[in-house]
Amino acid sequence: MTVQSGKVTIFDVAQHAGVSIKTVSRVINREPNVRQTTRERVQRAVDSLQYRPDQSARNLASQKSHLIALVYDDPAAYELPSSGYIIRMQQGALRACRASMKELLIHPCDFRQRNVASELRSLINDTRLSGLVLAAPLSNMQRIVRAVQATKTPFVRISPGKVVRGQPCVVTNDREVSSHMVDHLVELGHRRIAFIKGDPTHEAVGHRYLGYLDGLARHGITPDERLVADGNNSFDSGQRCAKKLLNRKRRPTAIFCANDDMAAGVIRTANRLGISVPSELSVSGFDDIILARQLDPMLTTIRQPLGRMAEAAVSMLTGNANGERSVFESVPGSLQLRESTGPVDPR
Amino acid sequence: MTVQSGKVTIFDVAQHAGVSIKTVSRVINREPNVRQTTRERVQRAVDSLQYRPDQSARNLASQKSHLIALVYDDPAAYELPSSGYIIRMQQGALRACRASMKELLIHPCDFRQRNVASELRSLINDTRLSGLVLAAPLSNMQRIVRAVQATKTPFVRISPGKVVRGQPCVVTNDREVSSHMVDHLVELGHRRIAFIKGDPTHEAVGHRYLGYLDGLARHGITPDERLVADGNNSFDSGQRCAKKLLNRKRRPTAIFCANDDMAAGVIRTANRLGISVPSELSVSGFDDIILARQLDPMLTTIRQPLGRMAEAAVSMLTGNANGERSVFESVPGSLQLRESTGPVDPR
DNA sequence: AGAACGATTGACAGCGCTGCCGCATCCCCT
DNA sequence: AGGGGATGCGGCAGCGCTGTCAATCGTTCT
Repeated sequence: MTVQSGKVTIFDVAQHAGVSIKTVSRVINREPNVRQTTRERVQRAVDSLQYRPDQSARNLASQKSHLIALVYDDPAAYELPSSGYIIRMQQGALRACRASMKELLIHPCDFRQRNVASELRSLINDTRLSGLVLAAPLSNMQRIVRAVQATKTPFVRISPGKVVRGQPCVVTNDREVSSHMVDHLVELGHRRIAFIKGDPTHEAVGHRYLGYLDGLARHGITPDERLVADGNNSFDSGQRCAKKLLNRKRRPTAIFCANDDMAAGVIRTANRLGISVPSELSVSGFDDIILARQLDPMLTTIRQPLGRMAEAAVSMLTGNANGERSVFESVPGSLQLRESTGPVDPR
Repeated sequence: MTVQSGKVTIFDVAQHAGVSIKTVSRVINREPNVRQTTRERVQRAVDSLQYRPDQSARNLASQKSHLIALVYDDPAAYELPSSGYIIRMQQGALRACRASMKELLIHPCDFRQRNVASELRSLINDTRLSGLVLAAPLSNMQRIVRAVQATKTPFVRISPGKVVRGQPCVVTNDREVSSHMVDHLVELGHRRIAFIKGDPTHEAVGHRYLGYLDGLARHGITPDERLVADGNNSFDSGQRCAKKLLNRKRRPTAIFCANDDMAAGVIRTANRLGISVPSELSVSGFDDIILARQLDPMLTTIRQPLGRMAEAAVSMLTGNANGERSVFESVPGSLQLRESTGPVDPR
């Protein structure tokens, strides 16, 4: 363990390595045109002195910050249960920030407010962000995306509804993996599989519906629009849609929900109606929020790789070790088979 | 709306106000020894130019950052459902930071790791924090508190187990409000009221047990240690304790849990045992996590003012408008009466 | 061999702000 | 009236780093 007395400056490193402070700066910033041997020598000095560049000084001198902002819609503002969603993204973003010596600024905001766009504008102005990650559903809102774009600040969208050229983004394979959920249900013997759609403004969620259709098609099942209900991502809407679907004379044997909150609402409603899950009704969700494992029965769902998506998003902003930046990443989701889906009721 | 062209520096403000740049600096930093009239004149210039001091420059010149770190145990690391807890604290902390022109650095960490202390040490060294907020349960861990204290960085603990002189902290009235929950239960006719204790390392949670005893005493009920179970804050431990308590011949008519997760476990277990809540068993929790409103029945619980606690903590670090810093704040919690408690079974 | 050119490195002037010090003033007391 | 100590303000030298530009070195080309 090295003694950590006083601050080590770039000057100390330069002396130790026998080069100018500018050269050290070049190495730190991975600039080109430094001889390999020099680079290594400097790196050794950095390591042995445990040198950590002073962010404030870098920011001041370079006239830009090393801050990455993670902007997300704030569920606590109106009490949605998706805080796990945010935590996971924060974690991923934090991982990537540490890897590239950036700092993470979290910026929750309420997308229903009219002035979100100007709020972001001043965030960018005040802090001279070096990059911004826009999480869904904000990443789908034209007004907001355009406001950010107008500032020329590099940004990456997470789960944008539409992939647009020149707008870097990271997505998950919502559609494909949703169709796999249908596969799973069909394997259990289900044919009358209902679907509860999510909030139409959250376009990525729309892909899940398409995946549902894909899955049905793959198994030669004709879609029945009476088995499709319109939710809005909330627990309450899950309850509402479940009532509607379950009160039909020929009710579905399985309900696939576009997100877990709605699936929770469905399970609650089924319980209240005395319909047993999964023996009489299979229910599945999407997201794998923490609640999913706390439901009784535990929810079969699809895990979104939120952490890795956020991590990828930040990396796209900072560039990888070679300074390359991709403009599109797709991180696959995965089925989490649990208790809420089961073989179709033999009755 | 003023045009936001280019950056406004302290120099511009000084010119506009007809004073030296140093005087502007004094006003910005709320330093004393500036005539009131001068202060106002400068303030007007600041406002009209929409001047925002450059944080990096301030940090560099003053050799300290304007960063406040919020350090919390990271539930996502091992999948606890308390992410709502964190989100609310983040929000509160963010509010206070904005009010005092600070920036918030979030730092999740896993308290079970041996090296948390050194992790915090390097966090402090690397970023030159101006202050640190330590959330429970980290705020209760001697090893960690001492490590932070050794760095001389100002810090505030949230919900520390013990209040220690010279260690600023913010608490909620756990004990008092817990006794009110007992009042509520007694009013509903309960006398055999059980209690499930929380994790012993989380000392604030211990106060809830004392409050439970206070409440019993107030109503002349003799505590029965067979009605007290030892949980560890987890959902599973709630299930375990519930089984134990409910399998007694004279089972309790109400169970008060030291946190919501355990209460959720109790409700789940009651459901499985065919015991109806609240008609046969009242259940109450503590925290008011988001899950509380999603349980069926919705959980009667106590809402911890986490947001306001975190806000208070940050304010204690930054000082209020007059530069005063308190060293102790108590923010009251409040009963949330919902569906899981009801009149005692007349049977 | 000499010119031309890219690769590599260093010198130096700030980035926008604060800390320290010095110079006026002003007030109160003897 | 004069000394001593607040009070109010400005000047100046950096904080630790990066951008710019110029200097040096090594190679390739004619």
